[in-house]
Amino acid sequence: MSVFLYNTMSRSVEPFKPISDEHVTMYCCGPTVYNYAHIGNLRTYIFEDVLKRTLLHAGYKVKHVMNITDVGHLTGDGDDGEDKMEKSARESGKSVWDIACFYTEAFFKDFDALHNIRPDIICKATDHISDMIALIKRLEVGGHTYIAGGNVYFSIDTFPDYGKLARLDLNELRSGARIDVDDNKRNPKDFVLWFTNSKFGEQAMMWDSPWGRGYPGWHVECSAMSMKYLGEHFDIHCGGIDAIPVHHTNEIAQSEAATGHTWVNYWLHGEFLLNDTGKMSKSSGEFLTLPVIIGKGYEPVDYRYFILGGHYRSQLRFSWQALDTARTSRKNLFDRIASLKAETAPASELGAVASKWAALFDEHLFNDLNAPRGLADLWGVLKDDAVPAAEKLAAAYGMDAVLGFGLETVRARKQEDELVDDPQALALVEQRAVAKKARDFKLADEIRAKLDTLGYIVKDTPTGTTLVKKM
RNA sequence: GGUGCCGUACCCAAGCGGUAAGGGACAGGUCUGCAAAACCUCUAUGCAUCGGUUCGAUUCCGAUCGGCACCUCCA
Repeated sequence: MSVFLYNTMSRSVEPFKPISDEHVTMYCCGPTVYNYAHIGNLRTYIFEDVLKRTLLHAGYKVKHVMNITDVGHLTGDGDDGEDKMEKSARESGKSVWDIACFYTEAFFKDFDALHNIRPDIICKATDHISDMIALIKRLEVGGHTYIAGGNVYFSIDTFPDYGKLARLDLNELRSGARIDVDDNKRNPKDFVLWFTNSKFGEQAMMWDSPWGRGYPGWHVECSAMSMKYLGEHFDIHCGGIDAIPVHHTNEIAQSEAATGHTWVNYWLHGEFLLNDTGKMSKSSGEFLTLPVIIGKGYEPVDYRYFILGGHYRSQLRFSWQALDTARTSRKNLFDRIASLKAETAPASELGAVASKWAALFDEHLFNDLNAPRGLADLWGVLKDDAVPAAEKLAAAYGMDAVLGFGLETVRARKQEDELVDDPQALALVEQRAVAKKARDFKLADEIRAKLDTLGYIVKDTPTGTTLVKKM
């Protein structure tokens, strides 16, 4: 069965066909490590992870590359913005290198906690300056650059297809009111490839180059690194939807101007996570990070479940109520898995009915990553009486390879009880059993209340009383 | 000014031409001294409004109303 993906370039769902039979080549824009990632940023990485897992599930080998932007990402367009890394360093009194290191570590802590599979190659911009310089030289030889005010610019007028991804109408843009006027630029949409001077003074990060000592522009890093690791023509490039009009548009211009041919076949973009006021950002509203959510008693997978409940190409509005719902659902899901595990081992093969569910799941995920449908299929097989327990478990594990909840690591239910080894609590359970037998329900209820304050929930089942630790 | 998206039950959210997935919540049931837990069952003749196309529209087209994002650093 083939995989279908929505390609931003064509604005339509297309059958996915990789360039090489060997493996799928995929590049994802990574974080700029000047601050913590908020949960909206994290949504995009979950989407990319589901994409990667779906391709793996479909039988492809995937070569996944992600960058770490630790230099060159400005706070503003043109050559008048301050470097985000430098700004953060100045404000915190640390070195830019320390800042990058600290936030990179924090980023991957979140990344891993959400069960995202790590990219095969993680590349830092500062380790690839020579590759960027080589690319800029190539553009220079091709006549796509000019120097003004000490900086090297890319001239978009030398690239006729400029703006094709975003379907920009350059005439409209030129007359628009929101374009900064920059006297150095021949065209307002031209952008810097290499900076040698900044009005914010000396940068800590500077390298020698044919154009003088300086540092690279933001867009050039992704072009240089992706081509280094994936070749000059690769399959998939993803990122957030906001990257379409500027970052990815400029990447395409540089890359295709340099090579003279198509650079990427499929462009996939994740939609935004919104909050009450609109777009989630670092400057407005509560700055929500994964640690904040964990601090309020949620598991990282609760957030993953919440995200998978919506389609990656739809805006999703975050609310605590929605996260509560996701957490309850996820707990219920894990409870079912725990019960099944206590009962049986996963089947080695699926019967006809379970196979039908598995096929349905594949069909939905292979159709532009319909994770909400996939989730419904997971519930479907778990609730289908026609499917034996062992097959339910096996089918659930199969689907989880894509959904990534980590169902195989869920503890079997019976082991829950064994966790309680508090002698005081166990003694109280004994006392309550005696009281119940004597029909002294008042005492029994008092003991139950006491256990509650100790942090245990009493469950009376047909086979006896058990204790469960409160979550 | 330009570009794109969305309005589906109490909430979240799929479906996008053939008669409404799933989850949560609520309610009922089994069990139980009661409760919790668990399990089962149930919840939209209707998908913002009004027109149009069609044998047939939530799905296509047009208009209207109401949200949102992007064109500026942003995932």
